[in-house]
Amino acid sequence: MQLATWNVNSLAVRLPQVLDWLAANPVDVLALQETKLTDDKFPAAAIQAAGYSVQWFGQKTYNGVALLSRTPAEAVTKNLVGLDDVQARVIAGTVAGVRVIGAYFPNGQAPDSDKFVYKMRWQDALHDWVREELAQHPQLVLMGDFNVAPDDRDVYDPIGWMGQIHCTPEERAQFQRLLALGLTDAFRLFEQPIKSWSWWDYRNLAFRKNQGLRIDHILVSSALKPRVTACLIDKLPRKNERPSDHAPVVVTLEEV
DNA sequence: ATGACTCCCAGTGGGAGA
Repeated sequence: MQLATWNVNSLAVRLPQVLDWLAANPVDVLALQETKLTDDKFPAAAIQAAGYSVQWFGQKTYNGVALLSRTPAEAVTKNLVGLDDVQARVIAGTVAGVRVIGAYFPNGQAPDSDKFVYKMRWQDALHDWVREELAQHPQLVLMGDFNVAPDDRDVYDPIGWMGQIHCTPEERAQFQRLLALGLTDAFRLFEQPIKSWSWWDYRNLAFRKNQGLRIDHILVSSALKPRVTACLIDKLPRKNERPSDHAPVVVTLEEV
């Protein structure tokens, strides 16, 4: 079983690339972030024609998430329980016995901004909700755009980014709190190339210079951890014409 | 370096993203 996450930065623009990627990478589950589409505009028919069942939850201009799966997701929920939030950032469903949560964490903008306060509140609510979900679903995957670089090795310039958004001690502590629920960063279960990023700024030739951050993650529960056989970032779509600024992350689970 | 690019809604600019 393979699961993937990809921040597509507008599904209206990126739909052809998503379909191309799925044709080449027929994963069982794909979580999308930043669809930026209201629900009435979601391209469900094109995705279904590609052989995927799909659930979606969006809004205009910002945010928006979707969950694609080979077999229909069950018990689908949208947004965080326990947080009164107008922003469409979370979608969850059960696929082949695995509880899958796709999440688009708030950016936070700057550590001294109101948006950072929101980011912290949002992560508090996510933490508490994931704890409840784990109690009900021991086999759980939490994946998406976390907007957090967990460690200095996840940052191309750790000195320059020190204390900046995505790299503050507060954000990193929130990431560790999620791990403390019994989740594991699947990417770090394996030896990985140094300078592995999942996002590169559109500006300043950042991709060509491989200046990026690893902020898209797949966390697996302790019950699933023994089944993880691989986790990788697929840089190929970042080389496309009009790419998303993020690359997909893929995890492979051994069949039981 | 308060930049750079891309997307969106708007409307010939500006906010947000990261």
